Amino acid sequence: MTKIDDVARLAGVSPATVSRALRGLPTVSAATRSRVLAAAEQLQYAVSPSASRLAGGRTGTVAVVVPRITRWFFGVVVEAAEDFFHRAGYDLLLHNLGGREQNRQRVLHATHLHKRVDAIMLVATPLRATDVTALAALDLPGVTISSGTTVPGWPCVRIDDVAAARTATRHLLDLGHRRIAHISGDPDDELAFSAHLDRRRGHQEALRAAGLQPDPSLDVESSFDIAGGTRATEELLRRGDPPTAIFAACDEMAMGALTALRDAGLRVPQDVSVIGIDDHALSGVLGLSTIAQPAAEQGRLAAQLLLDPLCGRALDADVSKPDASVILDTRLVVRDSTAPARAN
Amino acid sequence: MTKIDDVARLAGVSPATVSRALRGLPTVSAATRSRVLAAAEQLQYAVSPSASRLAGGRTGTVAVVVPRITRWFFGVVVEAAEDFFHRAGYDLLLHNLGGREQNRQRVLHATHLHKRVDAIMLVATPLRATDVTALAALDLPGVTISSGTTVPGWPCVRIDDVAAARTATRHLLDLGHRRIAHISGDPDDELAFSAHLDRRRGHQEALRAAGLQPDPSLDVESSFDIAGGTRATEELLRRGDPPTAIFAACDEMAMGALTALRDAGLRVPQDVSVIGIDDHALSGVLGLSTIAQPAAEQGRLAAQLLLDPLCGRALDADVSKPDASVILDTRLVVRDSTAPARAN
DNA sequence: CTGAAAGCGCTTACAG
DNA sequence: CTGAAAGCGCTTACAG
Repeated sequence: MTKIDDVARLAGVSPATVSRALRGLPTVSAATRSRVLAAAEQLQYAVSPSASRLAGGRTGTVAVVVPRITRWFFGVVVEAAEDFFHRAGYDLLLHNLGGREQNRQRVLHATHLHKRVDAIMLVATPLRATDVTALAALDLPGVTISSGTTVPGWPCVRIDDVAAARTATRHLLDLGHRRIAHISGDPDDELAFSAHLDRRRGHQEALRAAGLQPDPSLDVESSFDIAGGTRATEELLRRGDPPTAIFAACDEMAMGALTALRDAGLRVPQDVSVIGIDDHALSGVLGLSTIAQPAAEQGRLAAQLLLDPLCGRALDADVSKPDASVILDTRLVVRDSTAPARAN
Repeated sequence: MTKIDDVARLAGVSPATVSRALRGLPTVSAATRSRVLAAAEQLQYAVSPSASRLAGGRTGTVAVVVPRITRWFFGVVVEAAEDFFHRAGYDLLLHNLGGREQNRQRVLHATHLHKRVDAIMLVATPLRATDVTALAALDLPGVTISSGTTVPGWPCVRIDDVAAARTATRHLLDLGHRRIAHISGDPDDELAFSAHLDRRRGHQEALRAAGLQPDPSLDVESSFDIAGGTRATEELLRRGDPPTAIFAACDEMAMGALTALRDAGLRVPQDVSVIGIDDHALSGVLGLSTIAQPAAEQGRLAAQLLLDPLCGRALDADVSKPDASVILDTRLVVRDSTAPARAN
């Protein structure tokens, strides 16, 4: 394969100058630059990433860690971030935890990401105190999305989960519901992220603000996906005296709830109202009411917060402080799965 | 940061021996190996990937190219492949084309992947003759999933799209339908993959086998996703004399069709039957009849076909020939979206 | 604006 | 089984 010396020879300059010209450094005369570019083109030269990284200390790569790429939110976040990274010339190293705690530990292990990437994006990845220490010791720029625990020096992009949940439950209360169930992720799951707890908190705050006591028998935990929503709802129905409304912690759980209710012969929204959080791509198809959150915007913004400093660009004043959380807006979307409680 | 010489000094051996011991080469005595391992552990040593790659010529990385990570099939394939790669010690470099032809060209450009990865996995990525030449010139192992064009020396994992489509349309015919529409991806889209055409072909074969002529007015092309399914169905209804059944080229398009039909006041399956291909995670929730294809299995198997030779493992006899297509089974799943045609 | 030299931190023949 | 030496292909001060 052709290397930098070949290009240097053909262009009649030193390898150092080829290196500078190809990277667009300003300290190269226009004439020299064009000769180098022509030579590189003619020889089909491509820099060796390994050699460049070893000599330069930059990898041009960002690690992205997500719990499950197959879940709506994470897919959208990764797509938006990937687009931003590639435009900026960065490669994306994907780490999908696949719901396995052991993968989380492997990825976050001090030595794994070291020297392998220039920056880290952690999406909804729970962090213990030791993880935070290890990440800080890596001394790499990073950003978190939807993270409960923050890493010193890393910005965090998120929504206000407590407020989003409050809005969801308040919508059901406004429709006259009083027996409102909540189904959500299993907090004993080591990969459970903070949104679970925040959303439950928002739900309970809304109940209390309406003068209601949260009823433990109306609060069921399961896995944070479609199947989990189905199981949680089945459990709810098994307990007798079913709720007139269900607030699911995410749209995928809400969709599972729809299945369970249908299989139980209950109609939505006539018998039971259902609302989720997300505005999943299929929520419209299903007529699911929800609290919409901007997933792509979170991915794009986090990528920008991560890369702008690396590329020497100035950040917007409001988001320029690392450690600063950027909180994006959510909005209630009412479709056909929520309706007034029947007077009985 | 600690480097290999530090470990060598502490263990009282040469750097070469440290390198061998850490990589588990057999030519190291047990005593030496354990001393090296202990020293490395004590110093928290991690090999520098860039240096190792430059000296050794291996990157330990696989490039995965998908059209859109947010679509069900690609998310599942990537998750399954990622799991296999990481277990084998390989990193995954993700390239999401995001529906942009320009991204496809950038990724496939001869120099882009060169020296950056040890192997390539192309998922449903259309290849022109020049691309195939460029990929072959890279001289890297590769594998394709759901690809119409094959790369010499690369195995391909797929389903029989023609047969899958035939089964879908035959199911509708068996229910007594005669006016069966087909909605599918836009073949003019430069990122359209071969499955579009194969599925249309299977559909038309089934019609002809039943003595019917494919009716162009019942064949609408749009984007290969939910929104495309909606638009295609709206167009279909606009043409008047609506079909009694719709075969969508994928479940996401079928879901879009469900929305359009509902918005038009048509009931599924009483007025119109709908079937897709995939068995998307939400098809069960929607009661969508479909032809199920094993997405995770395709990702896992392709990853294995790619890595086994690299890891020096022997392959199963039946799949050991590169260039060989491995064709996985599909199966008809009847739910609530298909019903007998009304006698009128 | 450009070049000569050193160095990035490993692995690989080669020799023993 | 182990070591000394060379080399992987760049980039970075440094000097001019």
